[in-house]
Amino acid sequence: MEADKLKDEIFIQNCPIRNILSRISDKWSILTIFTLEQIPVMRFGELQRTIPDISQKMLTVTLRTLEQDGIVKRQVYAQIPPKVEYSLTPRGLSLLPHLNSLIYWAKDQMDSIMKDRKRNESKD
Amino acid sequence: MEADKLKDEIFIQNCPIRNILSRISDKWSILTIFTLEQIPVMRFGELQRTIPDISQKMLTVTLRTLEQDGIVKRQVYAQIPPKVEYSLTPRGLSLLPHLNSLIYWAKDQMDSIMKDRKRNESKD
DNA sequence: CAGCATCCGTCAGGATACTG
DNA sequence: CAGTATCCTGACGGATGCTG
Repeated sequence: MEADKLKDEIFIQNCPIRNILSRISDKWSILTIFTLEQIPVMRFGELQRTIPDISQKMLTVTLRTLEQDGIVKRQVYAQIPPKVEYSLTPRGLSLLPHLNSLIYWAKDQMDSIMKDRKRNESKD
Repeated sequence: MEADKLKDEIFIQNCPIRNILSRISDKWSILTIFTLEQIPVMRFGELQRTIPDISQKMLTVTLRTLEQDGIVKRQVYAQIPPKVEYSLTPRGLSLLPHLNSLIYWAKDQMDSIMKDRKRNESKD
């Protein structure tokens, strides 16, 4: 097991693992990746309409970040009006199972977590 | 497959799944959980020393949040000076494999992601 | 030792307006 | 259509001081 090595790395300030995690575990990133899993190729406006409460700015920022990290592919068609299509890259696809296992864990635990929260509220 | 149902749920505003994800995928939460995996029982000061750049305030807030969600257990010993021990609950332990698979994915992709970022920088 | 309370700076991120 | 640019506000989170 290389857990000890990982242990060393992850506690470094500006640790690249933490950096990457923070970018994919971001609120909008998860939702964007999840959306592109459901509909593999989407245009900008389509994404914005599908993710109800995302602002245009945050969708742009999120897509740019995911593109920089090679998780999302941006396909531009040189035409008027412009057409840009987004999809997951192979790396993005390889991320899906891990992200999904986390999402399904959250879904499974959801009800009992909510109960625990309420219990703690009334405890005070 | 219940993917369609999940699809509906996750796009709701204030979706509980998203809420839970945002709390566990938080920068300090991941690090705290990961630390408690390495050393299963730790005192407050011990945690603070192990996670190098966490402030006292953020460690407190993070531990309280994780406690509310039943991921971390807080054991108080009624003595002077105070002694408080933190550990993962069964739910916290059940979260570990999913979190770890994400961490290891990030570790595997780290090098090539960093290269992709630099490539995009020079592209502009 | 293990916090809580307070103050305060920074910046994520929303709203709005404009463009190729 | 798919953005960019600008302004602005509130929340995150650090620093400091105090307490059981």
